[in-house]
Amino acid sequence: MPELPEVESVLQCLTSSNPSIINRQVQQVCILRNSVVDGDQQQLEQRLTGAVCQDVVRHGKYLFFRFIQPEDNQRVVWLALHLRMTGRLFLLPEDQAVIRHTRFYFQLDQGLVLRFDDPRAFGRIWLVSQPEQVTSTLGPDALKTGQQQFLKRLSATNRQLKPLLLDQAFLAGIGNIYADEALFKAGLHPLRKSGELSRTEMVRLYKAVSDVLSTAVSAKGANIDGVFEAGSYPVTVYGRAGQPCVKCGSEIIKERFAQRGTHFCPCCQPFEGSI
DNA sequence: CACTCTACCTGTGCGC
DNA sequence: TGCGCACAGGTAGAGT
Repeated sequence: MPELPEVESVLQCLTSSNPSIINRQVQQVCILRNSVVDGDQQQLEQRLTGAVCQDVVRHGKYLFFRFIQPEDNQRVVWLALHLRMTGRLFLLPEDQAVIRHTRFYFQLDQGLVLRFDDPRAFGRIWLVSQPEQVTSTLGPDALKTGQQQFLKRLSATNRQLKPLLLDQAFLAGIGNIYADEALFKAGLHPLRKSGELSRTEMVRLYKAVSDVLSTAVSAKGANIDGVFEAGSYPVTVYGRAGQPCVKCGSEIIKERFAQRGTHFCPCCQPFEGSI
């Protein structure tokens, strides 16, 4: 499931590789499944046709494409995108515009297409006037949060750690995989309460979140049996129920906490936390 | 406020 | 072989 590192990888692919989406002009917008557009589809098609992509930014798991419309007095419009669970985005030669699960594609100049594939069809695009329209409801980006800010936000609540890490209003970008990975790395049980952590444990959680995410970004995402082919970040607990813990050899447990499959080591992440 | 449940989707993998 | 079904999960929104 695309989380912050996977979305960052998509951003780098679109903007830093050759070819790049920067300065490409949209010649045609093709929506193959109407539900992929949130809001007015006609307006989206109208505003983006002829528009030139100037920049792409990321906040948490969201991507924002900055377009200007040369035919309309350089008017700026932002396209917001969320990949949700199975969405994937590619910049490709135009002869690869559509495959089985393509939900939309943009015909671009220079013989390119921007193609969005999404088997489960949860992913969405919509227009915003500013990214802040979306990001104002989110917490700070998980990779751009300093220790002091993290500790301040953490100690302002008293919530179970697993649902807290998944809450995009607390910290933007962490999903089920990296929540489990970070809690394992920090040696904290998923149901420990944020308000009951010692300062040492809070610092450990901050370092674990930062380390897991930045390492995964360098690896271009997680490497999970058959789910992604792109990334090479080696998971330690996620999807490893029944297998030995990489630290102590105990059996990794999977339980359902807060309606999410949660993987942890009962030995390295005891509920009665150590100080 | 903290937490739970459901809807949205469809491919996968299991048991029978 | 094939059928039915639980399951996976990010987010929004309603409910406890």
